[in-house]
Amino acid sequence: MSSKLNSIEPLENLSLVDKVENRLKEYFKENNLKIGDSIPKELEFAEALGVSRTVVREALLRLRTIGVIESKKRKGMVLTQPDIVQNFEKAIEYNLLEDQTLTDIFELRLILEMGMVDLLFARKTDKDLKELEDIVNRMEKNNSESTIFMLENEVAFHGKLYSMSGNKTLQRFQNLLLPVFQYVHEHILPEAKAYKYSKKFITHRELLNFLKNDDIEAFKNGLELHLEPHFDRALALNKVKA
Amino acid sequence: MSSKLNSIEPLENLSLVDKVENRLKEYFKENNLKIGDSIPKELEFAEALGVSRTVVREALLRLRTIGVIESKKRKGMVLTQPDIVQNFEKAIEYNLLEDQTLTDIFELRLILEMGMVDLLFARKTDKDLKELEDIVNRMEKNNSESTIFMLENEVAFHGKLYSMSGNKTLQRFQNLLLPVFQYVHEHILPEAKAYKYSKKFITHRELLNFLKNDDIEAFKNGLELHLEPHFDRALALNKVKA
DNA sequence: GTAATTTTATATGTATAACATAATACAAAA
DNA sequence: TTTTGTATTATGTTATACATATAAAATTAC
Repeated sequence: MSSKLNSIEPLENLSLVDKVENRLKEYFKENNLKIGDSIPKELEFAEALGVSRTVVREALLRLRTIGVIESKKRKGMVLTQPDIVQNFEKAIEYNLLEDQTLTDIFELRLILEMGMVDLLFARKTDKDLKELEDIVNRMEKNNSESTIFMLENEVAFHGKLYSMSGNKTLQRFQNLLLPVFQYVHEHILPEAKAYKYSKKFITHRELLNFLKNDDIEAFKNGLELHLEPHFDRALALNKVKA
Repeated sequence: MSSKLNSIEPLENLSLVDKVENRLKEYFKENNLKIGDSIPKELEFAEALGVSRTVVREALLRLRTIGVIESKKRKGMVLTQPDIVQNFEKAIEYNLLEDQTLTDIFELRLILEMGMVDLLFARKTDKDLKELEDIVNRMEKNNSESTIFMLENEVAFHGKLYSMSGNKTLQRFQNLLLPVFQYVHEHILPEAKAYKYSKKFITHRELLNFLKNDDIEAFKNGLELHLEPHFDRALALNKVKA
């Protein structure tokens, strides 16, 4: 390669659809459009931008895919609140994530659970505690039942914790992460047969009691012990790779 | 409304593109396609499915938008690893999220930071600590400088914590959440002038020392105090609404 | 015979035109 | 007034043609 090519940059290689998409984004900003506002029709955009309807349509289709607009026949297109979690979900659905990303998500769920405790304690209500107690009661009753029931209750317990945190986005996020968590648990991480707890296994009942007694420190420590085998497996994988 | 309409259900109202998209998803599953595999061309799908190329193209465009496939002229389309965080990002870019979702995201960042501590301590290296120390030194030096520098260093410090956790997805996720966090901090949450710490303000230097001394309990408590004003504001908003 | 170059074939990208479909508004009928 | 029919309209779908980039084959240069 000849010299003196430092100052030269590759000219942008955007498709027409790319350009139109950017232009649309600008348009939204310039006009300060909000949720519920409707936008010009495909043909009007096409004319104004001097491109074919096809291109405008493809650009708009992208926006529809990420949930920024919705279209209805005869009515036209309307700005909508994008569902950030849904996009996440769609990408995951296709089973194309690398193992590293999957284990990252596995850890992410553990992180969320450990991190939400402060919100949980700030927002829990008596009603919540009552419902959580019902779940724990069921769990103890079904103790000797099939593992399917156990898993179901496990999910119910931890899911309830998330819902108690009062953060809808967190809750949806964790719902999404859950299947990935299960998958990684069963297929990717090294087997954890007869895990030996470093101190003592903390039961769901005990966690519940910490919540009822408003003992946040005990709860945090208890949750950490409760999740210890998961953390341990995630970190073990880390060592194998190193 | 007349009676006896209980047992009747609305028949599915999927567009052709919807159907084709579902069919494509099946196709990927059936053939157990993996990242890097190429798929038939638009016209072949169109013929096989008995629809126009346009419809197939729109369905494929959706997949491209969520990052499941990539297309190249002459070569065709190839399955790719979708970037789950990028989709998140795109949705956020359009500034169409409701206040509730934004504050949820604000909290989410606090949750992540509190929750990642275990990973942080499990994976931190001496090199990391050295780099973090450099950041803290700079912060103390620039203490009286403009708030812009302060913010920059603040971001650098906490960003470094995330990178030390060794979870790339978490890291990218937090990078994405950061601007939202800033925005909510400045525009949505009630003002926190001269916040009064319940106990004692924990400096970045102190957090660093806890890390160096491998004192996880002190770090957790310290971080909680360090983030206290943020938590407080998030929860204050909660009370206003109630 | 290998490397550099040109040509060719091809799948996606874009344009145009026409018709189908569903939702809305409005008129007509009951 | 309520229901039913009808016209309108913006998106949904089809068909066809051409543009463009590029991988692969063919050619030339050495």
